[in-house]
Amino acid sequence: MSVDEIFDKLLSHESIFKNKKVLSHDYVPDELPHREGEIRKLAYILATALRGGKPSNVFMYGKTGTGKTAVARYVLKKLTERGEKIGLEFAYAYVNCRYRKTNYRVLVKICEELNCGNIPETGLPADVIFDRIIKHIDKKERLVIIILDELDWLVKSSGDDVLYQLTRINNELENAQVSLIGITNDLKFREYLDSRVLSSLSEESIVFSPYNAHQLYDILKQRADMAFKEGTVSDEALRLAAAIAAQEHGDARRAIDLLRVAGEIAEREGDTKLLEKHIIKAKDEVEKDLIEAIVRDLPLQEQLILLAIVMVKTKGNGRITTGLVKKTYENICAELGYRPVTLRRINDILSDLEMLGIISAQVTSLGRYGRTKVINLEAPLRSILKVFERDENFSHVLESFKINEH
DNA sequence: TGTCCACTGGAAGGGAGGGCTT
DNA sequence: AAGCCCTCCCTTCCAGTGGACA
Repeated sequence: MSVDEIFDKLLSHESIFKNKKVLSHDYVPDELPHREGEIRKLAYILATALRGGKPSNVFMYGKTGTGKTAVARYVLKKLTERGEKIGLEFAYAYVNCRYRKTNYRVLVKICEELNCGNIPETGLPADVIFDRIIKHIDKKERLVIIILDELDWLVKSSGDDVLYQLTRINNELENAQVSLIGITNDLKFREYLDSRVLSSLSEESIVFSPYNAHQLYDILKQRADMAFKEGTVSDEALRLAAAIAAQEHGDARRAIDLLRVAGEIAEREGDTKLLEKHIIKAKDEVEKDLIEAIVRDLPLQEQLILLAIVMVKTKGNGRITTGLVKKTYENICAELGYRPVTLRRINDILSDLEMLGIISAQVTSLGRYGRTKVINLEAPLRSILKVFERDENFSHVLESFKINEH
């Protein structure tokens, strides 16, 4: 099909989308089905703010896609609206710590969100930024709510220094007040925190349980009605998407992704209705894209280690151990002319890959034969290989070691 | 029952990339 | 330009360890 034909085909059909934005990650709908309880709880906690008080800090737990972020954004939106009516000002800063794993970067993001002016990604001392934030916040009498999403990533990689500072920020403020909302999907996360931080941060806590298939269906139905033109989405497709997402830990975000991608596929194929087959295709595509993007963006050394794991898995029989990976990795480095990193570093890289969900690893004792990590590849081999095959160097290595999919 | 393997993972620090202030 | 401070990726050093085997 030529490019012109592709365009012609697309234009000859009317789009099935009415408002695609509704299916994007940062869209917050006017109603959040099946989260009424959580919304109410958070509203109670934050309501103090309307009387000029400082709401307690809140900790929200729950797996990904259980509506934590959405609930927070929703309640804050309402709070802001109500505040405006009665002449109270609220400001809030949303920081996703998954992408900002250092204390400094989190502070920079808070600055950005609160419009404290431009701050470079590196260079300034952390306490300077902190002072700047304090000064900026304290200019007016107001409540500032700082939302720290996926907090576990920050604490695991950089400790809880910033959290400690933030929990004590109110001591330094004269006019303004700060409340914190910490969001995490790691339920065991509390163990990593200093007890002072923990007690201050979890004055209140809200637990989010995963959605089941029925609830996911309701959510999808709501979004589909807004996103697609009437009658263009089959009910079976929605139920299938809900069932798939329910299997994957009740992740609503994944369910919505599925719906969006399925819509795009249907459109691409010139279909006028979104059907189950599109959802099935979308499932593969969403998974593939996710893994491929992660693997592609990995730093060089992490890619090399992953390549080694993949090779041990395809070639070898039985378990993948750190020692085995190290040997293979060193061979690859020799082949490509890179200087290999040390064992200690390999260990950290393995932990990184585990955090990303590409592998899982368990420290196992083999008795006489020592103690090692036993590694499992969690991501589909095909997706990883696809990325490597596209790279000239890596595909060369794959070939010279005679690795292929089968 | 103790030994000892093959690691694990904490601590400290370095150096290349950057940017700030003076 | 000097003197700090930041990040990221990495090194060196090292104490600690679960359990098969002698």
